[in-house]
Amino acid sequence: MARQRQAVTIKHVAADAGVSLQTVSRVINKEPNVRAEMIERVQASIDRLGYVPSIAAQRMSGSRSYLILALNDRERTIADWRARQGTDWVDQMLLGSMLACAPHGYRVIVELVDTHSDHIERELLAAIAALRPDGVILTPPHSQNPVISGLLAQQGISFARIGSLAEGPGFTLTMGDEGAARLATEHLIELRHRRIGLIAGSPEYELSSWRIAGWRAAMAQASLNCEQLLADGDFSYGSGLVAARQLLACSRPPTAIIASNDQMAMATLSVAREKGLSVPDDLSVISFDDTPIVRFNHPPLTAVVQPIAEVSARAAELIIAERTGKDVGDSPAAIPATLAIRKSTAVPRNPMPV
Amino acid sequence: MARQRQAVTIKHVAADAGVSLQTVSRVINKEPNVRAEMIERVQASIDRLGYVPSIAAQRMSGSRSYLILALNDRERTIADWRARQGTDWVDQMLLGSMLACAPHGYRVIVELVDTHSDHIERELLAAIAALRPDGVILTPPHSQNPVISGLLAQQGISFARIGSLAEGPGFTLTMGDEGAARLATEHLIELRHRRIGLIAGSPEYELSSWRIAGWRAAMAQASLNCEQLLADGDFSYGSGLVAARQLLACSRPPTAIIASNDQMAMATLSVAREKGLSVPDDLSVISFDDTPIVRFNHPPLTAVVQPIAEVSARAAELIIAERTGKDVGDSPAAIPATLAIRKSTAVPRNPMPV
DNA sequence: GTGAAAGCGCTAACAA
DNA sequence: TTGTTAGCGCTTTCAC
Repeated sequence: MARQRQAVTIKHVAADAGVSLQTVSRVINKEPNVRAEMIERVQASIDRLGYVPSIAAQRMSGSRSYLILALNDRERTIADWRARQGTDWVDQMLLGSMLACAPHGYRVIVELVDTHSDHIERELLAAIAALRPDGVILTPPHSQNPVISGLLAQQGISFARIGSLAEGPGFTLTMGDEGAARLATEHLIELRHRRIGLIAGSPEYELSSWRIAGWRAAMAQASLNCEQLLADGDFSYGSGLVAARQLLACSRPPTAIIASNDQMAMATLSVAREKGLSVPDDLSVISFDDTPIVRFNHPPLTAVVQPIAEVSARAAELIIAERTGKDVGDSPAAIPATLAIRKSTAVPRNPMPV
Repeated sequence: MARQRQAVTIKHVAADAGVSLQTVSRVINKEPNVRAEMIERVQASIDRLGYVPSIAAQRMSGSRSYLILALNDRERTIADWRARQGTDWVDQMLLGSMLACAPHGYRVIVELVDTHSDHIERELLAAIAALRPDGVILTPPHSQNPVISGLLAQQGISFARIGSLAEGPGFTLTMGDEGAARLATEHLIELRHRRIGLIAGSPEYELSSWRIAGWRAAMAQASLNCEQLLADGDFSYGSGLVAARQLLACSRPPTAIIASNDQMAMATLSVAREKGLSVPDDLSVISFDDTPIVRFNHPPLTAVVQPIAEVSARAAELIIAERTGKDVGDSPAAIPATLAIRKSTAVPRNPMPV
C-alpha cells in the first residue's frame, strides 16, 4: 500500500475557496480579523471537502499539539489493571478528560511513569520531546513531585495537579479531602459513635494529611478524643490489616473505622470477621474510594465518592483554556467528594465498649 | 511563557557527532548500510544530549506517527464508565496494547466512535486526518463493520479486528469464543447437567454465533437435545431477565444456564432468586466475561475469562510488525479464553426436573 | 556508506 | 482584512 499523504490539505481548501492558506488557517483557528463572509466561504469549502487539519503539522509550525498527557503511576496502575478488582481511576479520568477535550479537538494519551525511579526525569522528558503535549494532568503521587512540576514549568507546558495544593506552578485541584473526611466522621458521630478510628493513607500523599485533618476537626468539634484512634497505613491491603488490628486491640477500641481507601477498608472488614465483630452492628466501616469492590461487598460499604471524572474534566478545561487565552477560572479548584451511605454504618450496639 | 521549540533536535545531534542529519536519521531508524562505528558515535551523541525524535516531525516527513488508535463503541464505553460496575474492557485493552507498544516507542490513543451513527465514516476520517495513526485496533461491534474496514484499507492504515473473522482486510483476532462456549458447556455436562440453556448475545456480534456454535457442538457430542434451550439476548440486563424467564418457564427447564455476558448472568441470578431457585443447587450459572461484578457476587460465578489484554497486545504487535516489515505472524490469531470455575456451578440437585 | 536538497502541512511574522 | 515568506524537525529522494 502506498504511503498516503494527507488526503485533503489546507492547500486544497484554499484553492477551493479561492483564498490564501493563511486565511484558511485563520478560520480554522477562529482568529479575529476575518470578514464574516470569508469565514463562511472558507467554512463551506472545509465542510465540502471534509477537511480536518493535521495535528502533526499544527504542532510542527509551533502551534498546539492538541494532545494532553494523563500521567499516572506506572506500578500502581498496572497492578490495578492486573488485579482486575474494578479499580476505575483511569477510566474515570478518561471519562472526564476525554469528554472535556472532545469539543476542543483535543485528545488524551495515558502515560505511565515510574514514581520512585531515579530516571523519572528522563522518562518524562522523552515523552515531552516525542509528543510535545499542550498539557499534562498529574495524579498523585506525581502531582506533588516538585521535580515533575519544575520540569514541566521549565518546558513551558501547562499542567494540572490533582490532589496537591503544594506551592508552585500548575493548576491545583482537589476533591475536598478534608471536607470529605469531616463528612464521613460527622455521619458516624450522628449515629452516636464516640470512638471513631482512622486508618491514614500513605504519608507520601498530601491528601492523606488532609483526611486526617478533616477527621480531627470533626472529632474536636464534637469534643471527642482522638487518642489511640489514628493508625498508619499506606493504601495497601496488608497495611490495612495491621492498622485495623492495632485499632481494635487498644484498650478502648473504636466502634467505627474510616479507612483511607478501598483496600484498607476491605482489610478492616477482614479483621472484624476474624475478631467476630459484625459490621455494622459491632463495627461501622467507611471507605474512602467508592470502587466496585466496596459497592459489591456484603454489606455494601458506606463510602466517600470521589468525583474523579469531574476533576479530570476540570483539569483538561483549565489546560485548554490557558492555551486559548480564555478565562482560566479558579485554581485551586475543589470539587467536593460526597458520601454514599450504605449498609456498613449504623448506630453502635455497644456505644461505649469496655 | 515562551513557546518552546524542541530542546534537542536532530541537528544538534548531527553537529555533536560531526555527521549529517541523514546519518543520524538512519541510526534512529535502524536502517542498514551504516557503519558500526558511525552508529556508535551517533548513539553516543543521542544519549549524551538526551535526544528523542519528534513524533510530529517524523509523521510530517511521511514516516510513522507511532500512534495506534484503540477504537471503541462510544455509547457502550461511556455507559460502562458511568455505571462504575468495574467493567474493565478498556483497561485490559490499554494494559495489553500499551505494554506491547512501549518497547517500540508507540502510543495508544483511546478513540470513541458511535456505532449506529450514520456519520461514523466522517468521525473516523476526521480522527485519521488529524492523527494519521499507524494502526487501528477495532473492537466489536466496529471490528465487523465493513464500512470501517473498507475505509481503513482504502486509507492504507493497518488495523486489527478483535472478535471478527469476516473476510476482508486487516488482521483478525479472536478469543476462541466457540471453544470457550464448548468448555463451559462441557464443564456443566461433566457435572451431570443434561438440560443446559444458553442466553445468546446480540446477533449484531459475530462472536454471539460462535458461542452458540460451541454450545451446540458440546451438546451434540454428549447427545443432548438443545430444544427450547436457546434464548435471545442483546447483552443488556433487561434482555437477560426476559431470556432467563423464558428458559426457566419452559416445560423442561434447564438446570444450568450459560449467559453470553456478565449483565445477562446477573439477570439470570435475579430471575433464579425470584423463582426461589438456589444457585448452584437448583441452577448452575456461567458468565461469559469475568468482570468484578461476577467475581464479587455471592456465590462468585464460574466464568469464561477472556484474555483481552493478551489479544490487544497481539493486535498492537501485528500492526507494529507490519510497519516494520518484520514477520507478521498468523492471522487469524486465536488466543483462547479459559474457564474460571467458582461457586455458581455444581451437580444439579434434581438432574431431571419434572 | 554518506551527504545535500526538497518537501511534508501548517502557522508566525511580516508585508500589502 | 488579506496574502506572502520562511521555517518547524524530520525523512525521502537522489547524488556522490
